Amino acid sequence: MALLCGEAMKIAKNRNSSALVPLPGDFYARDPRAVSRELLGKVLVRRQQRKLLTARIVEVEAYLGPDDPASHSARGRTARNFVLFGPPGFSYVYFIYGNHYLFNVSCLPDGDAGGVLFRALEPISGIEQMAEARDILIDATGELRKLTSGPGRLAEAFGITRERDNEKDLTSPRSDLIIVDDGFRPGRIEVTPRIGITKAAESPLRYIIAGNKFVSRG
DNA sequence: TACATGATGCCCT
DNA sequence: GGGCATCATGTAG
Repeated sequence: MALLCGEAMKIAKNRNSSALVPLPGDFYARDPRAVSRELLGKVLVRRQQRKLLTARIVEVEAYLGPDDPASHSARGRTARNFVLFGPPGFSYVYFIYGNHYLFNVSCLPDGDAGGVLFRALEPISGIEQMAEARDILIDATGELRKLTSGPGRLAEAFGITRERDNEKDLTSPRSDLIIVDDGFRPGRIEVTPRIGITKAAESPLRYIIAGNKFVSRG
């Protein structure tokens, strides 16, 4: 906990300085599997009024595009999934199950479809705002997992919706939603099958920081 | 225009 | 561990 507060302080202090430089487009212009692996340990940052919401990425899934039956882009470009076919580093947000927004980032060069789904984060700063957005109370024992452990949960905690955030450039310094490298490096990374899909359900394309308690399951 | 379904989470048992 | 809310989207008719 002390470590988390220290990290939050470091990031908050360095706002408007080099600590908040977003990862560049080149980072995302690669195979979603490589992007997935390297996104682990990076920090998702939302600028919200005067507040800074930050959380470490601990679980993601790769969706490979036309050759991946589970990918939204498997059957071609539509009004919903067009962002996946566009330039890398843009947010693809969609609504599912009548309740939840799921947050992805586009990968591969412009014209090639592919993406990474964000499945779980470890909150660093702006925890009160996240709890408010999730409409839950954080007591003294602090069940922080409920904030951002799960793709629908993390989107709600960060106020991510399709209307507000779809097709947003995550690589622009002017964006209110970016991903930064704060120097943290994960220990062991585990790769498992993806969660909640029926097609290509066995492919090992889910990447997690081994042992991290904010991972959504497993 | 109708209809089946889904990259989920929550509540109940 | 299972049932279910709830609706945008894609596809079929």
